[in-house]
Amino acid sequence: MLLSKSCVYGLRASLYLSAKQDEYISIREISEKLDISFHFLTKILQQLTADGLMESYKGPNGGIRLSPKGRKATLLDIVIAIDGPELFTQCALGLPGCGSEDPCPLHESWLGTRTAISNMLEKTSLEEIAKEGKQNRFRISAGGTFNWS
Amino acid sequence: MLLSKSCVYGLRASLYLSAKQDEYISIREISEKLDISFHFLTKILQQLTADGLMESYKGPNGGIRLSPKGRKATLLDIVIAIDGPELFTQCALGLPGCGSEDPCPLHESWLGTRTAISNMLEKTSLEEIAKEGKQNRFRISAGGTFNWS
DNA sequence: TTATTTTAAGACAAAATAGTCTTAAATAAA
DNA sequence: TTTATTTAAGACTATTTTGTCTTAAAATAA
Ligand code: SF4
Ligand code: SF4
Repeated sequence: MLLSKSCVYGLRASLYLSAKQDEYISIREISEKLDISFHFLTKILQQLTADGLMESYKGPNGGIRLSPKGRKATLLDIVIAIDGPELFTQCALGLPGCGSEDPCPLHESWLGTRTAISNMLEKTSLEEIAKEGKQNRFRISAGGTFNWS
Repeated sequence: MLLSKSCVYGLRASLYLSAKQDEYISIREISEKLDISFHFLTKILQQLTADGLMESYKGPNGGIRLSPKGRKATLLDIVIAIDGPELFTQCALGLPGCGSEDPCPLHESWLGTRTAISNMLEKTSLEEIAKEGKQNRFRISAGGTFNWS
Protein backbone atom coordinates (compact mmCIF):
# COMPACT_ATOMS: atom_id res chain seq x y z
CA MET A 1 0.00 0.00 0.00
CA LEU A 2 1.44 3.31 -1.06
CA LEU A 3 -0.23 5.42 1.62
CA SER A 4 -1.53 4.41 5.05
CA LYS A 5 -5.25 4.52 5.74
CA SER A 6 -4.71 7.43 8.08
CA CYS A 7 -3.03 9.26 5.25
CA VAL A 8 -5.78 8.58 2.73
CA TYR A 9 -8.40 9.74 5.23
CA GLY A 10 -6.38 12.88 5.90
CA LEU A 11 -6.07 13.58 2.20
CA ARG A 12 -9.76 13.12 1.54
CA ALA A 13 -10.68 15.35 4.47
CA SER A 14 -8.25 17.96 3.19
CA LEU A 15 -9.84 17.84 -0.24
CA TYR A 16 -13.25 18.15 1.40
CA LEU A 17 -12.18 21.22 3.31
CA SER A 18 -10.48 22.74 0.29
CA ALA A 19 -13.89 22.82 -1.37
CA LYS A 20 -15.30 24.88 1.48
CA GLN A 21 -14.89 28.55 2.23
CA ASP A 22 -13.45 29.83 5.42
CA GLU A 23 -16.13 28.56 7.85
CA TYR A 24 -15.42 25.89 10.41
CA ILE A 25 -16.75 22.49 9.35
CA SER A 26 -17.48 19.94 12.06
CA ILE A 27 -15.46 16.74 11.97
CA ARG A 28 -18.75 14.90 12.40
CA GLU A 29 -19.96 16.26 9.07
CA ILE A 30 -16.75 15.30 7.28
CA SER A 31 -16.77 11.82 8.79
CA GLU A 32 -20.36 11.26 7.71
CA LYS A 33 -20.01 12.66 4.22
CA LEU A 34 -16.78 10.79 3.55
CA ASP A 35 -17.77 7.68 5.52
CA ILE A 36 -14.78 7.68 7.85
CA SER A 37 -14.87 6.76 11.55
CA PHE A 38 -15.46 9.97 13.47
CA HIS A 39 -13.01 9.34 16.31
CA PHE A 40 -10.33 8.04 14.03
CA LEU A 41 -10.65 11.02 11.74
CA THR A 42 -10.52 13.32 14.75
CA LYS A 43 -7.13 11.96 15.71
CA ILE A 44 -5.79 12.39 12.21
CA LEU A 45 -7.03 15.95 11.92
CA GLN A 46 -5.55 16.74 15.32
CA GLN A 47 -2.19 15.87 13.82
CA LEU A 48 -2.75 18.21 10.90
CA THR A 49 -3.88 20.92 13.30
CA ALA A 50 -0.76 20.43 15.41
CA ASP A 51 1.22 20.77 12.18
CA GLY A 52 -0.38 24.10 11.44
CA LEU A 53 -2.09 22.88 8.29
CA MET A 54 -5.53 23.23 9.87
CA GLU A 55 -7.23 25.32 12.51
CA SER A 56 -9.87 24.10 14.93
CA TYR A 57 -12.47 25.78 17.06
CA LYS A 58 -14.41 24.21 19.91
CA GLY A 59 -18.06 24.57 20.80
CA PRO A 60 -21.27 24.99 18.84
CA ASN A 61 -20.64 26.03 15.24
CA GLY A 62 -17.05 25.07 15.85
CA GLY A 63 -15.13 22.63 13.75
CA ILE A 64 -12.09 22.58 11.58
CA ARG A 65 -10.83 24.44 8.56
CA LEU A 66 -7.69 24.77 6.50
CA SER A 67 -5.26 27.37 7.78
CA PRO A 68 -3.82 29.82 5.26
CA LYS A 69 -0.72 27.63 5.25
CA GLY A 70 -2.97 24.60 4.66
CA ARG A 71 -4.65 26.18 1.66
CA LYS A 72 -1.28 26.73 0.05
CA ALA A 73 -0.15 23.24 1.01
CA THR A 74 0.20 20.45 -1.52
CA LEU A 75 -0.91 16.86 -1.13
CA LEU A 76 2.73 16.04 -0.46
CA ASP A 77 2.66 18.25 2.63
CA ILE A 78 -0.35 16.35 3.94
CA VAL A 79 1.23 12.98 3.20
CA ILE A 80 4.47 13.90 4.94
CA ALA A 81 2.59 15.32 7.93
CA ILE A 82 0.80 12.00 8.43
CA ASP A 83 3.02 9.23 7.04
CA GLY A 84 6.33 10.97 7.45
CA PRO A 85 8.94 11.53 4.74
CA GLU A 86 10.24 7.95 4.59
CA LEU A 87 8.50 7.10 1.32
CA PHE A 88 10.45 9.87 -0.37
CA THR A 89 13.78 9.38 1.37
CA GLN A 90 14.11 5.63 1.78
CA CYS A 91 15.00 3.16 -0.90
CA ALA A 92 12.81 0.43 -2.28
CA LEU A 93 14.85 -2.42 -0.82
CA GLY A 94 15.34 -0.73 2.53
CA LEU A 95 19.04 -1.51 2.72
CA PRO A 96 20.64 0.59 5.45
CA GLY A 97 23.40 3.04 4.70
CA CYS A 98 23.39 2.48 1.00
CA GLY A 99 23.30 4.92 -1.86
CA SER A 100 24.63 6.06 -5.18
CA GLU A 101 28.23 5.23 -4.44
CA ASP A 102 27.41 1.56 -3.82
CA PRO A 103 23.99 1.00 -5.35
CA CYS A 104 21.69 -1.99 -5.61
CA PRO A 105 20.26 -3.04 -8.97
CA LEU A 106 17.16 -0.92 -8.45
CA HIS A 107 18.84 2.31 -7.47
CA GLU A 108 18.59 4.36 -10.64
CA SER A 109 15.03 3.40 -11.54
CA TRP A 110 13.79 3.71 -8.00
CA LEU A 111 15.17 7.22 -7.64
CA GLY A 112 13.23 8.19 -10.73
CA THR A 113 10.01 6.55 -9.62
CA ARG A 114 10.25 8.04 -6.16
CA THR A 115 10.57 11.47 -7.70
CA ALA A 116 7.59 10.80 -9.94
CA ILE A 117 5.43 10.01 -6.91
CA SER A 118 6.67 13.09 -5.12
CA ASN A 119 6.07 15.30 -8.15
CA MET A 120 2.57 14.00 -8.57
CA LEU A 121 1.70 14.94 -5.00
CA GLU A 122 3.50 18.24 -5.12
CA LYS A 123 2.09 19.44 -8.41
CA THR A 124 -0.93 21.30 -7.15
CA SER A 125 -1.96 23.04 -3.94
CA LEU A 126 -5.24 22.29 -2.20
CA GLU A 127 -6.37 25.72 -3.34
CA GLU A 128 -5.83 24.84 -6.97
CA ILE A 129 -7.36 21.40 -6.56
CA ALA A 130 -10.48 23.00 -5.14
CA LYS A 131 -10.68 25.31 -8.15
CA GLU A 132 -10.29 22.45 -10.61
CA GLY A 133 -12.56 20.26 -8.55
CA LYS A 134 -15.37 22.76 -8.75
CA GLN A 135 -14.93 23.19 -12.47
CA ASN A 136 -14.74 19.48 -13.24
CA ARG A 137 -16.96 18.19 -10.43
CA PHE A 138 -14.37 15.62 -9.41
CA ARG A 139 -15.55 13.40 -6.64
CA ILE A 140 -13.99 12.68 -3.27
CA SER A 141 -16.59 10.48 -1.59
CA ALA A 142 -17.56 6.89 -2.23
CA GLY A 143 -21.21 7.33 -3.07
CA GLY A 144 -20.74 10.50 -5.02
CA THR A 145 -22.91 12.20 -2.40
CA PHE A 146 -20.51 15.07 -1.96
CA ASN A 147 -21.21 18.34 -3.75
CA TRP A 148 -18.70 21.07 -4.42
CA SER A 149 -20.69 23.91 -2.87
CA MET B 1 5.65 2.08 2.58
CA LEU B 2 5.57 1.08 -1.06
CA LEU B 3 6.31 -2.60 -0.53
CA SER B 4 5.75 -4.79 2.52
CA LYS B 5 8.72 -6.19 4.39
CA SER B 6 7.84 -9.67 3.19
CA CYS B 7 7.99 -8.36 -0.33
CA VAL B 8 11.34 -6.64 0.09
CA TYR B 9 12.79 -9.81 1.62
CA GLY B 10 11.39 -11.84 -1.24
CA LEU B 11 12.89 -9.48 -3.79
CA ARG B 12 16.30 -9.50 -2.17
CA ALA B 13 16.31 -13.28 -1.96
CA SER B 14 15.29 -13.46 -5.60
CA LEU B 15 18.15 -11.19 -6.55
CA TYR B 16 20.49 -13.34 -4.49
CA LEU B 17 19.36 -16.46 -6.27
CA SER B 18 19.51 -14.80 -9.66
CA ALA B 19 23.24 -14.37 -9.09
CA LYS B 20 23.66 -18.10 -8.59
CA GLN B 21 23.73 -20.88 -11.12
CA ASP B 22 21.31 -23.76 -11.08
CA GLU B 23 22.33 -25.34 -7.75
CA TYR B 24 20.05 -25.42 -4.77
CA ILE B 25 20.97 -22.78 -2.19
CA SER B 26 19.89 -23.34 1.41
CA ILE B 27 17.51 -20.82 2.88
CA ARG B 28 19.81 -20.69 5.89
CA GLU B 29 22.61 -19.34 3.69
CA ILE B 30 20.37 -16.70 2.13
CA SER B 31 19.00 -15.62 5.50
CA GLU B 32 22.50 -15.26 6.92
CA LYS B 33 24.00 -13.46 3.95
CA LEU B 34 21.08 -11.08 3.61
CA ASP B 35 20.44 -10.79 7.36
CA ILE B 36 16.80 -11.87 7.24
CA SER B 37 15.08 -14.05 9.85
CA PHE B 38 15.43 -17.66 8.68
CA HIS B 39 11.93 -18.81 9.53
CA PHE B 40 10.29 -15.70 8.19
CA LEU B 41 12.20 -15.96 4.94
CA THR B 42 11.26 -19.62 4.70
CA LYS B 43 7.59 -18.74 4.73
CA ILE B 44 8.03 -16.10 2.06
CA LEU B 45 9.99 -18.41 -0.20
CA GLN B 46 7.36 -21.11 0.29
CA GLN B 47 4.91 -18.71 -1.27
CA LEU B 48 7.16 -18.15 -4.25
CA THR B 49 7.67 -21.90 -4.57
CA ALA B 50 3.92 -22.46 -4.48
CA ASP B 51 3.66 -19.86 -7.22
CA GLY B 52 6.09 -21.75 -9.39
CA LEU B 53 8.70 -19.02 -9.33
CA MET B 54 11.10 -21.16 -7.30
CA GLU B 55 11.86 -24.82 -6.80
CA SER B 56 12.84 -26.44 -3.52
CA TYR B 57 14.54 -29.65 -2.56
CA LYS B 58 14.67 -31.21 0.89
CA GLY B 59 17.54 -32.89 2.64
CA PRO B 60 21.31 -32.44 2.69
CA ASN B 61 22.56 -30.30 -0.17
CA GLY B 62 18.94 -29.32 -0.69
CA GLY B 63 17.68 -25.78 -0.75
CA ILE B 64 15.94 -23.47 -3.13
CA ARG B 65 16.55 -22.11 -6.59
CA LEU B 66 14.78 -20.10 -9.24
CA SER B 67 12.64 -22.16 -11.57
CA PRO B 68 13.01 -21.53 -15.30
CA LYS B 69 9.83 -19.45 -15.01
CA GLY B 70 11.41 -17.58 -12.09
CA ARG B 71 14.53 -16.72 -14.06
CA LYS B 72 12.40 -15.14 -16.75
CA ALA B 73 10.25 -13.40 -14.14
CA THR B 74 10.47 -9.68 -13.50
CA LEU B 75 10.51 -7.95 -10.15
CA LEU B 76 6.87 -7.14 -10.77
CA ASP B 77 6.05 -10.84 -10.82
CA ILE B 78 7.71 -11.27 -7.43
CA VAL B 79 5.93 -8.26 -5.98
CA ILE B 80 2.53 -9.43 -7.19
CA ALA B 81 3.17 -12.96 -5.92
CA ILE B 82 3.83 -11.62 -2.41
CA ASP B 83 1.90 -8.36 -2.03
CA GLY B 84 -0.81 -9.06 -4.55
CA PRO B 85 -1.80 -6.83 -7.47
CA GLU B 86 -3.64 -4.18 -5.43
CA LEU B 87 -0.88 -1.57 -5.70
CA PHE B 88 -1.27 -1.66 -9.47
CA THR B 89 -5.03 -1.93 -9.66
CA GLN B 90 -6.31 0.19 -6.80
CA CYS B 91 -6.48 3.93 -6.66
CA ALA B 92 -4.53 6.20 -4.39
CA LEU B 93 -7.55 7.35 -2.39
CA GLY B 94 -9.06 3.89 -2.15
CA LEU B 95 -12.54 5.02 -3.11
CA PRO B 96 -14.66 2.01 -3.99
CA GLY B 97 -16.25 1.64 -7.38
CA CYS B 98 -14.74 4.75 -8.80
CA GLY B 99 -12.90 5.31 -12.02
CA SER B 100 -12.37 7.32 -15.17
CA GLU B 101 -16.03 8.06 -15.75
CA ASP B 102 -16.36 9.72 -12.34
CA PRO B 103 -12.84 10.51 -11.22
CA CYS B 104 -11.36 12.09 -8.13
CA PRO B 105 -8.89 14.97 -8.44
CA LEU B 106 -5.94 12.58 -8.39
CA HIS B 107 -7.13 10.18 -11.04
CA GLU B 108 -5.09 11.22 -14.06
CA SER B 109 -1.80 11.74 -12.24
CA TRP B 110 -2.18 8.62 -10.15
CA LEU B 111 -2.78 6.43 -13.19
CA GLY B 112 0.47 7.74 -14.64
CA THR B 113 2.46 7.23 -11.45
CA ARG B 114 1.06 3.77 -10.93
CA THR B 115 2.18 2.84 -14.42
CA ALA B 116 5.61 4.28 -13.77
CA ILE B 117 6.03 2.04 -10.71
CA SER B 118 4.82 -0.96 -12.64
CA ASN B 119 7.13 -0.22 -15.57
CA MET B 120 10.11 0.16 -13.29
CA LEU B 121 9.50 -3.29 -11.81
CA GLU B 122 8.68 -4.91 -15.12
CA LYS B 123 11.60 -3.52 -17.05
CA THR B 124 14.09 -6.27 -16.48
CA SER B 125 13.97 -9.98 -15.72
CA LEU B 126 15.92 -11.52 -12.86
CA GLU B 127 18.13 -13.09 -15.51
CA GLU B 128 19.05 -9.70 -16.93
CA ILE B 129 19.49 -8.17 -13.49
CA ALA B 130 21.94 -10.91 -12.61
CA LYS B 131 23.90 -10.17 -15.77
CA GLU B 132 24.03 -6.44 -15.07
CA GLY B 133 24.64 -7.09 -11.39
CA LYS B 134 27.72 -9.14 -12.15
CA GLN B 135 29.03 -6.53 -14.54
CA ASN B 136 28.42 -3.59 -12.26
CA ARG B 137 28.87 -5.35 -8.91
CA PHE B 138 25.62 -3.92 -7.59
CA ARG B 139 24.99 -4.84 -4.01
CA ILE B 140 21.99 -6.57 -2.46
CA SER B 141 23.07 -7.00 1.15
CA ALA B 142 23.42 -4.48 3.93
CA GLY B 143 27.09 -4.88 4.77
CA GLY B 144 28.21 -5.33 1.20
CA THR B 145 29.33 -8.84 2.20
CA PHE B 146 27.65 -10.45 -0.75
CA ASN B 147 29.73 -11.32 -3.81
CA TRP B 148 28.40 -11.98 -7.27
CA SER B 149 30.06 -15.36 -7.81
C1' DT C 1 18.62 -48.74 9.78
C1' DT C 2 19.80 -44.54 12.10
C1' DA C 3 21.26 -39.99 12.36
C1' DT C 4 21.61 -35.60 9.98
C1' DT C 5 20.21 -31.99 7.01
C1' DT C 6 17.00 -29.57 4.84
C1' DT C 7 12.18 -27.59 3.51
C1' DA C 8 6.94 -27.63 4.96
C1' DA C 9 3.43 -26.48 7.98
C1' DG C 10 1.39 -24.30 11.40
C1' DA C 11 0.95 -22.71 16.27
C1' DC C 12 2.31 -18.94 18.79
C1' DA C 13 4.06 -14.10 20.17
C1' DA C 14 5.28 -9.30 19.37
C1' DA C 15 4.71 -5.05 17.15
C1' DA C 16 2.47 -1.85 14.22
C1' DT C 17 -1.70 -0.12 12.39
C1' DA C 18 -6.50 0.75 12.58
C1' DG C 19 -10.52 1.66 15.06
C1' DT C 20 -13.63 2.48 19.42
C1' DC C 21 -14.91 4.56 23.59
C1' DT C 22 -14.81 7.60 27.62
C1' DT C 23 -13.74 11.79 29.82
C1' DA C 24 -12.14 16.54 29.84
C1' DA C 25 -11.93 21.25 28.18
C1' DA C 26 -13.61 25.09 25.52
C1' DT C 27 -17.32 27.63 23.59
C1' DA C 28 -21.93 29.13 22.66
C1' DA C 29 -26.75 29.43 23.41
C1' DA C 30 -30.74 29.09 26.27
C1' DT D 1 -25.90 29.62 35.30
C1' DT D 2 -26.99 25.57 33.03
C1' DT D 3 -27.07 22.83 29.06
C1' DA D 4 -25.65 21.47 24.57
C1' DT D 5 -22.04 21.19 21.09
C1' DT D 6 -17.77 20.62 19.64
C1' DT D 7 -12.55 19.44 19.63
C1' DA D 8 -8.58 17.32 22.71
C1' DA D 9 -6.59 13.64 24.96
C1' DG D 10 -5.83 9.27 25.98
C1' DA D 11 -7.17 4.55 27.42
C1' DC D 12 -8.67 0.62 25.37
C1' DT D 13 -9.69 -3.06 21.69
C1' DA D 14 -9.25 -5.31 17.16
C1' DT D 15 -6.79 -6.45 13.11
C1' DT D 16 -2.85 -6.97 10.28
C1' DT D 17 1.87 -7.50 9.75
C1' DT D 18 6.05 -9.23 11.30
C1' DG D 19 8.71 -12.47 13.59
C1' DT D 20 9.69 -16.92 16.53
C1' DC D 21 9.36 -21.59 17.67
C1' DT D 22 8.17 -26.48 17.40
C1' DT D 23 7.13 -30.52 14.96
C1' DA D 24 6.64 -33.14 10.68
C1' DA D 25 8.17 -34.84 6.28
C1' DA D 26 11.59 -35.67 2.74
C1' DA D 27 16.12 -36.70 1.36
C1' DT D 28 20.93 -37.99 2.10
C1' DA D 29 24.78 -40.18 4.21
C1' DA D 30 26.93 -42.99 7.62
S1 SF4 E 1 21.09 1.32 -4.06
FE1 SF4 E 1 19.55 2.92 -3.90
S2 SF4 E 1 17.58 1.88 -4.25
FE2 SF4 E 1 19.07 0.29 -3.88
S3 SF4 E 1 18.90 -0.17 -1.71
FE3 SF4 E 1 20.53 1.37 -1.92
S4 SF4 E 1 19.57 3.40 -1.74
FE4 SF4 E 1 17.94 1.84 -2.06
S1 SF4 F 1 -10.83 8.66 -9.55
FE1 SF4 F 1 -9.18 7.24 -9.99
S2 SF4 F 1 -7.51 7.80 -8.55
FE2 SF4 F 1 -9.35 8.83 -7.82
S3 SF4 F 1 -10.15 7.46 -6.28
FE3 SF4 F 1 -11.20 6.92 -8.23
S4 SF4 F 1 -9.95 5.31 -9.22
FE4 SF4 F 1 -8.73 6.27 -7.53
